[in-house]
Amino acid sequence: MAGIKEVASRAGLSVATVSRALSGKSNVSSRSRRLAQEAARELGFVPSYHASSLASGRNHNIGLVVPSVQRWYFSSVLEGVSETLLDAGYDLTLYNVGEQPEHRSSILNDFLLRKRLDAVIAVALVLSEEEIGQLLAVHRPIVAIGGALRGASTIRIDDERLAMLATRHLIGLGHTRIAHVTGDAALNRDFKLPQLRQKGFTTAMAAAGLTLRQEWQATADFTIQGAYAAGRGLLGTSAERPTAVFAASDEMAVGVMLAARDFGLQVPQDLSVVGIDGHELAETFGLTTVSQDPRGQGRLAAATALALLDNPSGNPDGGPAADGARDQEYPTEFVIRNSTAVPPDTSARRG
Amino acid sequence: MAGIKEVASRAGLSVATVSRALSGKSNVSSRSRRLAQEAARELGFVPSYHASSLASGRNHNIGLVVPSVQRWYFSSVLEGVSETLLDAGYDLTLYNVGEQPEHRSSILNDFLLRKRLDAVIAVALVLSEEEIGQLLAVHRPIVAIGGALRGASTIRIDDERLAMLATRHLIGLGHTRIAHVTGDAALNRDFKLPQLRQKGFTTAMAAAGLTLRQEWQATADFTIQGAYAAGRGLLGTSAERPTAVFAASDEMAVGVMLAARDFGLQVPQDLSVVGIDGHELAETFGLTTVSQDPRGQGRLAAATALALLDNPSGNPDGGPAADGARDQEYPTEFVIRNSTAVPPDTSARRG
DNA sequence: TTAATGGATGGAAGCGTTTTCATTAAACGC
DNA sequence: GCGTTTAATGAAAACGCTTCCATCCATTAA
Repeated sequence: MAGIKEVASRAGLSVATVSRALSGKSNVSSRSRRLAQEAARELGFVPSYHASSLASGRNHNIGLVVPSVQRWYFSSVLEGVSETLLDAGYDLTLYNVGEQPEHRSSILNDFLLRKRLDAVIAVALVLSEEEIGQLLAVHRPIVAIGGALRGASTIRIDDERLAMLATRHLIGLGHTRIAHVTGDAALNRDFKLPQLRQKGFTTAMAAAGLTLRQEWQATADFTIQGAYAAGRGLLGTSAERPTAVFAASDEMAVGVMLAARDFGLQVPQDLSVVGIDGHELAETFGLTTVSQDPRGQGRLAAATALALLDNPSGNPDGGPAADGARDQEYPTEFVIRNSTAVPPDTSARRG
Repeated sequence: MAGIKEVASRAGLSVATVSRALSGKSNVSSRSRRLAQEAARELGFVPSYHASSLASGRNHNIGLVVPSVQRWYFSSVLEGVSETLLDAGYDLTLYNVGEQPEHRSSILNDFLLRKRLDAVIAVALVLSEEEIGQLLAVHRPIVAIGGALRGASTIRIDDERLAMLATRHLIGLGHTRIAHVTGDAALNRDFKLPQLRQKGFTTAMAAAGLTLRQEWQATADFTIQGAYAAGRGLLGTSAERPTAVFAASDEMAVGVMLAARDFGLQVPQDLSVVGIDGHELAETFGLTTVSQDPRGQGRLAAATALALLDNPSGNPDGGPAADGARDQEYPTEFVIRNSTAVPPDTSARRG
């Protein structure tokens, strides 16, 4: 319950000096600083952040907007952001948009505008121009991860290119009958990521002169269980089977691998599977994948936001952008494990 | 940028009346209310929550402390809490304790004390008496989920009883060689849940006069991949194999099922597997489990916290506890699917 | 008609900090 | 030794709301 006044009187100093001493400002004698700190400790003084924020305009609070908190990518980003903010002494206010559209609009219209946030980190948020306008209207740094946002600093991976990479890997091994598991309609409404990866797939296939078969384009909800069902549909057919599957996420790739086992298909002998993500499961199941590091992306996003706060102009040391918005591509790594191999019967069919 | 003053002058009202009008208080004529709302809308006025909180003492902000954000249980709880708070117009400040002990202590010592939170929801937090003291020192409602906390309202499931239930189910089917996969040392340090479930298992085994074999007590980190490795150790042995496995979580149960497949063991013909949780994967893989609903628990926890704010005494309508701390057991459901069956060769061995 | 009641209103006093500004004391250069 | 920086300090003014309190006016009761 002790306020800064009590601390001041106990330390025999003025309120102003105590405030300066405790917040590490200059122009305080070491003796006063010690006195203030001792008194504060003895009284168990913790500054009221409301009063502090009101007076100083700094909130020590950053907002994170995520579409979901269950999916691996998002919870990993969240973890990275949380870690960095905790270290910096910042609070993290979480807005989980979820499925309900009214949550979405109330977050954008009310919550984000309440001047409680120093900055906003938006993960994979697809916004209309109007919504972007609302967001920018708060005049706070905005950092976007996994999807560019006009006017915001962006941290991203090149989903399309990575999808091409993964697909080319299969093509390079000699596969021609390649299936793709992408996000389903519900997901694609809100994220462009599945479409980007699908586009990369399509482009790579076209470049290799391979035909896309409609029946080999499956959709699922980016979960193991969803892709397992999709995989059963894809592989359980009596018609011709694909010899390789490119799944738009590692979890979905694992789902496909599990479905394959159900039909007695060996991976990679009978079926090659490749994913994208770098999920922990990928290592366990020997999945070839393009590994990204969402936790690291989260850390970088938080660090970027913090840097923008220190330096609102956004030009720390002669960086490229003058308006504070910069675009960073986060490094990824193609990890070849043993879920991909040359197609079965290559010699018999081709030789 | 508009403040309440601008709104007041535009509406031709006093600041006081505008404040009352916009926050839905009584003693405002409908005309003044309309005038205030119109002016506010026209100016795009959003109240500063710092000023508001400072003046009123209400923060509209609830803190959630979780040990991790990656595990299914925690992210599900988080989702439920977030949902309910969003509907109530409350902000959610997330503290992800994670692995680092210094984060743990800074959360308890600094973050939670900054008077920014109206209430705290703690998930599966094991605290020392001293730490509990610190928490209670904030004099805010505290709600605990998944682990009791002295002095806090608690929402929990009876992990020990549920584990007994699951084990008894296997015993009832005729199994005698039952293995258990529990949490590993690192996890058990911070959570008592694995131990509780293990204890339920042990008790049920003892009650049935069955011996516990040390080599059939495996540990993993509550992930699919961890339990997969543990399962390979458990089942890949040349020594006698268990005929049933009780895994302390559904994800671990799935890991064990996957390991079983590697050795050509059919579930449930060769091996019965039972879990606890009600994870989405359980349905896909036909896993018998005790289903809890962490999302619902999260919703309930948030609702409980909000109720305590409206009624600090904690006696909404003659409830049991007088000090505001009540203990609610959340309902669970035993779901029998097809991962459990009578042990193999029962007739041959026993008949 | 007068007194009493009660709803609507505005002025102003907080809420607990930070920060500006003026002041004082000390250190410095010449 | 004197004027001039410079560091340290405290008084007081924000910060932008909420809410207490006093006031006013329109009712209703007596």
